[in-house]
Amino acid sequence: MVKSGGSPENGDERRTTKRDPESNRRALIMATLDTIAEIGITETTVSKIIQQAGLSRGMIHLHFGGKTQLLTAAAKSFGESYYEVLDQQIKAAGDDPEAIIMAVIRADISEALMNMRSTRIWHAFRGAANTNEGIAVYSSTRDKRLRDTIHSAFCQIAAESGADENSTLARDATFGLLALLEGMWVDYLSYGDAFSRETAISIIRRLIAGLFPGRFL
Amino acid sequence: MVKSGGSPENGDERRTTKRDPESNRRALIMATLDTIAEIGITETTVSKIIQQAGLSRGMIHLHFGGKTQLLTAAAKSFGESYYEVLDQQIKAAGDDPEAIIMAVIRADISEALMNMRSTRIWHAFRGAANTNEGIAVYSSTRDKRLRDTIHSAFCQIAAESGADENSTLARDATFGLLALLEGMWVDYLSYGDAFSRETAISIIRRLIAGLFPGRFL
DNA sequence: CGCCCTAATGGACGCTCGTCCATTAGAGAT
DNA sequence: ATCTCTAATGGACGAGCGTCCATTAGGGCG
Repeated sequence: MVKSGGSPENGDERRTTKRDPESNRRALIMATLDTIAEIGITETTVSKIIQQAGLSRGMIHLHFGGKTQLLTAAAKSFGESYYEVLDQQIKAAGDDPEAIIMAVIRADISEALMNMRSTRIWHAFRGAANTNEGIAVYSSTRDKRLRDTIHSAFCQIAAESGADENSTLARDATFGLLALLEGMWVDYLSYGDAFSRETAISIIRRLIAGLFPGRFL
Repeated sequence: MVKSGGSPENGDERRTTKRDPESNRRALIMATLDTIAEIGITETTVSKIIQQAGLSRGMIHLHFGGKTQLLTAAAKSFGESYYEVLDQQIKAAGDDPEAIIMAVIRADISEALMNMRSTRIWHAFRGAANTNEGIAVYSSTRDKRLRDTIHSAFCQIAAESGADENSTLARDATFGLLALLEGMWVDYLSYGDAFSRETAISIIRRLIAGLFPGRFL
């Protein structure tokens, strides 16, 4: 085995030599997600993961205690990555509620979040969530936090529009939008190349627009 | 092992004695689906399936040639069962396009089709479809046929409403509705008891109504 | 009643799974 | 240079996997 860098290093990331538990931990998680995306969670074995990571067999037990805990950690990491991108896009959208909703839609449909790797991993975890308690916790990707963000944005729009029954309108818009986004992920997974992001966004926008006359046009 | 019935039998279902390949085939498929629903596809092994079916080990190889082909047959059977119920409800709806659309929605959200067993199995197959070619063929439950049925109904409604750009309207309604239904299945799987069928139907109806002024009210 | 075809059985097989641990090796402290 | 602590290694292990086949048993027919 050859050392790669070796210099005293410039300052921040000084881990090019060998010993690096943290980096190996991350490498194992990434290898797990890559393997799941490639061959499915059923075929994802310890041997395949360590082969993908280029690390040794005992590493999984050393860093995670076992395969189950590694899968849980991978599910957690996957969920966090999703929210990292989404939160960034929401923040960039500013305060306008309509802009926030559109930012969520565009981000969720974007290549960065909705791609073959992600949709395969997401479906694999969803399927496994019935059995694996640890995965279940982290696999509700679009969870309460996103639901709240969307709901409060719709509440604001509903109030501005001066609707009577604000609560039902905002609630329906929230559930409807989340269901539409979930459905689009399934569509993407099923049809891949034939799936058009622009069409998907325009369909979602059109359906939401139907609830708020004069908005989302 | 004790024979159950034993009488010369009245006529139709005369298979209570012992030898009955067809019934065993079906029993294996049902046991496979039940096992997947109960413990997930990852944990579904030959041993678990034959235990669930109360049959002998060699049966799977005898009737299907192997576990993979059994899973494929189970996926096929699952898809057929879905369509059996759906087609029946569509037929009962008559010729009115709006009634057909509502029948599809109500059927898809009904206990008969959307229940814990079905949603778990469906997600398990979806996750496995990446790897298993055989499953992939049958796992697109809401496939071309349903898409066409819905599309032609929406086309008719759009024409009656005298919309200009009929093609885009019907297309958007079709994709939107299918995405909404997919999304509701995911919602049901995630929230189970807290999921309200009535609310789901009313949300879908409301969103679709937004596309067709004066309809779906 | 015996014949014979085939459904049905369940144990044995080779293999791969996840886990674990005795050992090796890296790097900071002395 | 040596010590020491811990990250890292990879082979060994028993358990459980899916497959297969020699054997048993059911039931229609001559």
